Amino acid sequence: MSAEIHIATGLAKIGTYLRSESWRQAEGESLTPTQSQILVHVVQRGPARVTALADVLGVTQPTASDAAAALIRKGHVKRRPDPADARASLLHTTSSGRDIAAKMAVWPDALLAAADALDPFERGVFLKALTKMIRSLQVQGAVPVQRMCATCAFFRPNVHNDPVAPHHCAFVDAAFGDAALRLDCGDHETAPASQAAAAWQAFALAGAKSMDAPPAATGEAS
Amino acid sequence: MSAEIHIATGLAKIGTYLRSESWRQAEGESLTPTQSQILVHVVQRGPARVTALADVLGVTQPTASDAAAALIRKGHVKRRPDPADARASLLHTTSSGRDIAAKMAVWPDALLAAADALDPFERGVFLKALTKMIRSLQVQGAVPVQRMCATCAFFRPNVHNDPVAPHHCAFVDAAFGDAALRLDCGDHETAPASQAAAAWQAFALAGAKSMDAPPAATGEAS
DNA sequence: GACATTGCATAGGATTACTATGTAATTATG
DNA sequence: CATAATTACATAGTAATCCTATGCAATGTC
Repeated sequence: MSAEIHIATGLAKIGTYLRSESWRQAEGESLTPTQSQILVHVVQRGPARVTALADVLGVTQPTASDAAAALIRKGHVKRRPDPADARASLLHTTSSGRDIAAKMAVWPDALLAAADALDPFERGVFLKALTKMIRSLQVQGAVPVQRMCATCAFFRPNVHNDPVAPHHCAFVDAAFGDAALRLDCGDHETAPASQAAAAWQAFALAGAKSMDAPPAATGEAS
Repeated sequence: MSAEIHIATGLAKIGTYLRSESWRQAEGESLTPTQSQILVHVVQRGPARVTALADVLGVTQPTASDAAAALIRKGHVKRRPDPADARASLLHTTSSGRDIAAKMAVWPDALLAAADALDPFERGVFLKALTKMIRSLQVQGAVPVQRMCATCAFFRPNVHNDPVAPHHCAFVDAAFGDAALRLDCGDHETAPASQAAAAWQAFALAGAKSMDAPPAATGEAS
């Protein structure tokens, strides 16, 4: 079936848009996309190693090293030795870095407006589908571990009977639904493999059934 | 509500993956991502102008010009004058270009596998949601016109009672469902603005209702 | 203690990407 | 119809991206 190909096409188009938009946005601060991504990551998540940043950005270590050097030169981050390992260093924010990151750490309005064009039901399904796809990429080793519900020790999928909020987060101790699934949660704690696998079963396989959805609409035109 | 932000986060993560993957794939043919995108476009859609390619790729015209020059140097495309405009030139494929493009024009297996991890119902909703989002980006002027059902003169949304295949394509004269929506169709013909607007109403607003879907699941954890 | 591994920087090279500008051809305007 | 504005494209110049390859120092392993 060709739906997978069209999904890939659509995701690539949005990816193209995000990349070109990141150049436009970064230029205002005389940063580049890679630099601004590193800066925002360090500001939002605290001191980080160069190699860890390279993994997150999906670039090689020398590329991240270059970008980090540029940020240091511009005074937006500082390098300090890592007390846990004398070979490593940690990138820390500076005040100017925090100022700039506050302006960069937002998504383009056009993309948020596009997501807002979905109705609430679609948003929930879309977010759940994104979760499944990213989890799949992660299992395949194509992307690094993500701080998402699917791998979180606090995630309790499908434990409530309420179809609007079937899941539970043991960290904030609250029920929530698909539309509130996190793909990058600050409180994430990686679950042991066995727990993650069990949670994934409960989450993914319940899928359409728990939502009382109609049979699949897979009619093909050609 | 924060679902839009999480959707943007997830799309950006997949975009990051696609970009890093495009570097890995292109290196085998000693091409770069921009070059391979241009090559594939020219092979799949015929001779093209540099400026048109720049629009599609979301880069500036000089960037596309550089990449085109590299492809010409490598012998994968040829430049010929455009008979319709003596200022312009068209990039044409060569035999070596077609050989290489055949290998490049596929999506990474990991991404197709990720899309395959969705159940058929989710795929349909996901593809429809992608269509809505890309259409929204297009209306906002953030991306160029896409060869998608939403803007096609042959698209007849929601004209059949069959919930599996409610839409109709007047080009192939066949019914189809959300899972077969095109985001980059070779037979696309841009509809007049008024027709496109009417079709869009029929397509987007029918949404969840026509699918007999449950009320929105928007429970929030925080 | 020898050896492999890890974290990171640097070197070297091709490409990407930008802005700014120039040239030539087309289109618009008076 | 001649002048002006626009369009298509290339080039120059600069900075960053991104790669592989390599070197160095610290860490872990046996």
